[in-house]
Amino acid sequence: MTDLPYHHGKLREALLARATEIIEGVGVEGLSLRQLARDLGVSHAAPGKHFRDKQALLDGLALDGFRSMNARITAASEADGDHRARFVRIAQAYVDFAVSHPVLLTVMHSTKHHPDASDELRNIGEDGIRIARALIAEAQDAGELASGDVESLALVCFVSLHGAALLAAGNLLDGASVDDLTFATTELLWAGMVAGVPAPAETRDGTSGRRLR
Amino acid sequence: MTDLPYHHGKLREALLARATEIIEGVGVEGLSLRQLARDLGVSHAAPGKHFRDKQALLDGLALDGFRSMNARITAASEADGDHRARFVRIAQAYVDFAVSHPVLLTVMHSTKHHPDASDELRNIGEDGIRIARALIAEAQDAGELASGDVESLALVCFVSLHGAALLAAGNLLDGASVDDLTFATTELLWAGMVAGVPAPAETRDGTSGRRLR
DNA sequence: CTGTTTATGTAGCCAATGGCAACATAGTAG
DNA sequence: CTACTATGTTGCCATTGGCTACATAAACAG
Repeated sequence: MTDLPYHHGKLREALLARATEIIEGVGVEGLSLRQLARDLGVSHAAPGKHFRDKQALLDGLALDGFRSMNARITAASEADGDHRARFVRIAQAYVDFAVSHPVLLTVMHSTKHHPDASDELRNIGEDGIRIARALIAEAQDAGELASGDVESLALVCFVSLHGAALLAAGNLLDGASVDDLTFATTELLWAGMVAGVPAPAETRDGTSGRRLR
Repeated sequence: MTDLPYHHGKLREALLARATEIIEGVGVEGLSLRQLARDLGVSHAAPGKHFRDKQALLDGLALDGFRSMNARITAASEADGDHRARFVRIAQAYVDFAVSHPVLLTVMHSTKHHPDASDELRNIGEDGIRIARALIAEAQDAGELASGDVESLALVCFVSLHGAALLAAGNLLDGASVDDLTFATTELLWAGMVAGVPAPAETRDGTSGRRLR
């Protein structure tokens, strides 16, 4: 029985690590600061020294989550292959992350826009779309994709894959395999970008025919 | 001061109504059964007679939410116009609902797959995709869309719009207008379906080139 | 109408939680 | 050595969800 030192030393990291385990196991609502403290053999108020309140802890988790996710996506975007292959790989990286850390993902997104989130937290979610934007612009320049509003296309791709990731993470695709869905989604998006969207004048959708931006 | 009757009479509905207000105001975590009871001038244990626990109340909210959302989507799918116009309108109906009831939407989806949700709750989320499936099949038969796996295409469309709806609901589209995003998404998806996806043999994505189903 | 059963609401209790303040200990800098 | 600060502890509090026992009303059976 080596008696524990008065100071834990790495409480902050330990809290984040243990909290990550817990939320993936029992969900955010099952996360208790006091239980967390007990798990780490520390007094119930100790977490308060590192995270002012529960939300601050969740913010910390979200930040770590974004860092880790962005690293994976960036790595995927830098692999070799043609534009389309990289597009698919980026999508897979995103969806894989979502499936591996479903609860974390919801924490990340529910946290990102609450009033007093840190600047870093508010900006770090944009990496994914930046990467998509760059890739699409490149592919357009290479003549592989029809020309079109890069900003809008990147946003649409991001949003679509986000949906796939969330549904996959939430286990809402009863039969379908996640990989198949991811692939089908990239396939359809890419096909749309290859074909290009109809010129604004031709759109006849019953609405005002407005364009993005 | 008419003194209140011992029996509220419509407590269940009142609880759901008030709970809906509350979650949209302060989020799910700000929802307290006891506060709810106080708001309705009823004892703290009264809600327990209608909802065995908090989760049951959330399930109730989710069910109502799906009913209301499906009604809107169905109405949109039955409006007149060509296939494409109806596709856009369905998407708009979904996204509009999401933006109007952002928190409810998360409750709906986080609730849908927990172990002991009712059968009705587990199935009611599928209406959207059923409608998409029907519309796409129709448009394919009419020769408006290239042929392709309806099941897969419908799922991809559903998933993409779900992503748009969630990001819109979460207020994560910093600059972009929700309507513009919705329209751009339907535009790109439709363009992809008009063009059709490449035949399986041609796919060269660096992965195994598998198909859905 | 009367007595019984069932639905609905109340009151009191409990353990657990998040948060706060007062205190203790240990590194660190002067 | 002495302050100072960071980190951890203890004790306290109001609030919460949930449970049980009880009260009242409504529905129903004879």
